[in-house]
Amino acid sequence: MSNQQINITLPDGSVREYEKGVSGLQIALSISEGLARNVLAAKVNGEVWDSSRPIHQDSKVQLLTWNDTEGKNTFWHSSAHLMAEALEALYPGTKFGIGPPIENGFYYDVDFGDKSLDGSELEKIEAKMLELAKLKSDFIRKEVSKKEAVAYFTEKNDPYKLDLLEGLEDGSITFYEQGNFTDLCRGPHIPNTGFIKSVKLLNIAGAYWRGDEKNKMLTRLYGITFPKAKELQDYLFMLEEAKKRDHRKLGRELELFTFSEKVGMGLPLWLPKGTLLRERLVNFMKKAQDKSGYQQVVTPHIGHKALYETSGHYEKYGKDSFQPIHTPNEGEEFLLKPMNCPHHCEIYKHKPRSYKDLPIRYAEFGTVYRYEQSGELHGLTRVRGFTQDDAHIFCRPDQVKEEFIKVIDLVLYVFKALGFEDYTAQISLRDPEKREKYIGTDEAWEKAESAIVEAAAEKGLQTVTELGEAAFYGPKLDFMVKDALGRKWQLGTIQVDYNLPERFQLEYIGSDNQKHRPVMIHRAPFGSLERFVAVLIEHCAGNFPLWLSPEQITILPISEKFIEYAEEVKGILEDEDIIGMIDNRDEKIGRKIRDAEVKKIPFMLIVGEKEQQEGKISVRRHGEGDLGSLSPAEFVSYFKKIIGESLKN
RNA sequence: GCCGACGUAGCUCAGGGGUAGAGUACUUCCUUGGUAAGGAAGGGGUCACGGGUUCAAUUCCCGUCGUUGGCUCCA
Repeated sequence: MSNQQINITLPDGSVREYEKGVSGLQIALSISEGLARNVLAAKVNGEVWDSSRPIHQDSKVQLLTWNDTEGKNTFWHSSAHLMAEALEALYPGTKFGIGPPIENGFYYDVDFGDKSLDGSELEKIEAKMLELAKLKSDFIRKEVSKKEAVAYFTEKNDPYKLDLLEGLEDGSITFYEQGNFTDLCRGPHIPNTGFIKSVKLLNIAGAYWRGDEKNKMLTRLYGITFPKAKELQDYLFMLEEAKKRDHRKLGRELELFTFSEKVGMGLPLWLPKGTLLRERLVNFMKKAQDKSGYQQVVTPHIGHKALYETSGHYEKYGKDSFQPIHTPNEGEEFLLKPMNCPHHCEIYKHKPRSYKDLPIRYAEFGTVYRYEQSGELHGLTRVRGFTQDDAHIFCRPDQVKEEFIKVIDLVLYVFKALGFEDYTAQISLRDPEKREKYIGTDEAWEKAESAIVEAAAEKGLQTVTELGEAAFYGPKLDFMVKDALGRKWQLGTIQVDYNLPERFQLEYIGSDNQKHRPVMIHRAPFGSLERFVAVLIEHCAGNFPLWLSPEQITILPISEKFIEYAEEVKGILEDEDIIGMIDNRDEKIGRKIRDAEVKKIPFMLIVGEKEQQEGKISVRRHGEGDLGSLSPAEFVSYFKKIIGESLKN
């Protein structure tokens, strides 16, 4: 028995023979020492294990390192334990909630009793963590009975762990121990604390035990760790960079938008430059939509309460919305529109439709108002009044796939023109176990779901499919973009809807002369202009693509003697729709250049005696410097060429 | 909505129980300059708002509003 061999299949498909009881780490060692040094955990038949845990059967094994998400998660989870160990050492009696890894790092919810922690103590904890990490304590897995586990945490007087234990079954309970710290934990963990080379505790926040505000508020400590000091530096640099790009900061500095307490929280005021940017985006989208067969419509900002009773929104969201507006005499109730689709349904209904009319695509830059919870408001990304680049496609069931493909094309065109190169699509399907949760027939769902999957595949989208993430009214496809700093944002969305056509009794006459129900597709490539502008600002750090830039050029006369010539140049450029101002302040050219650079104006056009005599302008590009001199006509064509490149389909 | 932190000039921030200060921006004057900050003078604040404590509050306490970090929610 002792010499029994097992077959281990590695991710590349190769099969190797090992002695029964071999661990992930031993497998790594057999491949290379370098790999062994970097192995954080092992994925055994789809389950992440400690790299030291013996494998007893033929298995598929993937060795996880820092380059794997699961490897990182294991690393950060172990880091949470290390932080807990440090906290217990520094503040004896601390009680522990949960300490999971998150997208960037980890947190631990802890109860310090009466003590409150202030920010200055974070460094002390970091230092303790590094000190403990140097001990290279092994993470030791122990299987314990529920009784033992309860006894341990009763003794330790930790109510949270006891609460967690209540939900666990005897026989599946494990402890992990490193150094002097023992935690209830499913694992897995990295081999020892020595892997953790750098630590940064990022912030402290309150969080209710189990996320329930009836429970006690615990202190949540967020941190991040890395296997190399350099990576921490890079991460901190990225955080700094993100701070510099914060759209709230740039929005103020570049005079794009503002907020006013008097107007109300979450209600953005667009300044002239921001409005110009917005209008460019709108015109860009209108043009693209015109080409794709959309028709623009306009609907009012309010709608009768009955409209939302029909749509079902009143029942579902009415209580949490802005309250209805009452007419003084008739006592009728109107709601600020939270969505455009009910209005669009009524447009569809204004006359009988034939199958030959479909698809009908109604587009509207519709401003909607939603009562978002006050704590959730954030710059332009989460507001109470915003404009969607909304459209609703009414089509026959057999047209869903084709319409999806068309919308995907549109979204990809938009992404390309705006410089979002890294994106994925999430397909949200229904939970096949809980079909009763969803409206619409099985047949319709199956058809729509496969239409989405096929459309995404045909367009070669990189997709993730989530079961159970569909809305109750239909499946959807959401686009997630990664910005220049690698942060993920959800932008465009395409959703199939079976609910509203039903509720509004939408119909068309089919070729069989019978009434049929159309399918509705909601779609918004930007999502909302507000949110999109916010993401765009952070993505390009305020250096907008030339075609969008609210101030494309600035003309800088060397001295006031050349203002007249500057005016002349400005006139020529304005005729070509190139927008900008003359900096006619009584300042030196160096100063004017600096100010224009700070304002991120793409082109500075310098005019002095030389330029005036030659009928030229000296062109300086933001962030690049002097490009030499051109005639205004040459500049116009150069300028238009740049714009043409980014907008070509 | 809940918990914590914060709120001083347009912006970034210092200060602190005796009614405020810097840098920058702004205005005026000098300077007429060649690719990232020329010089001088000046104006500007109910220290978020409302109460309380105090001889005296911008400062301490409470409340409100707003911002912010989280939690929860998101058609």
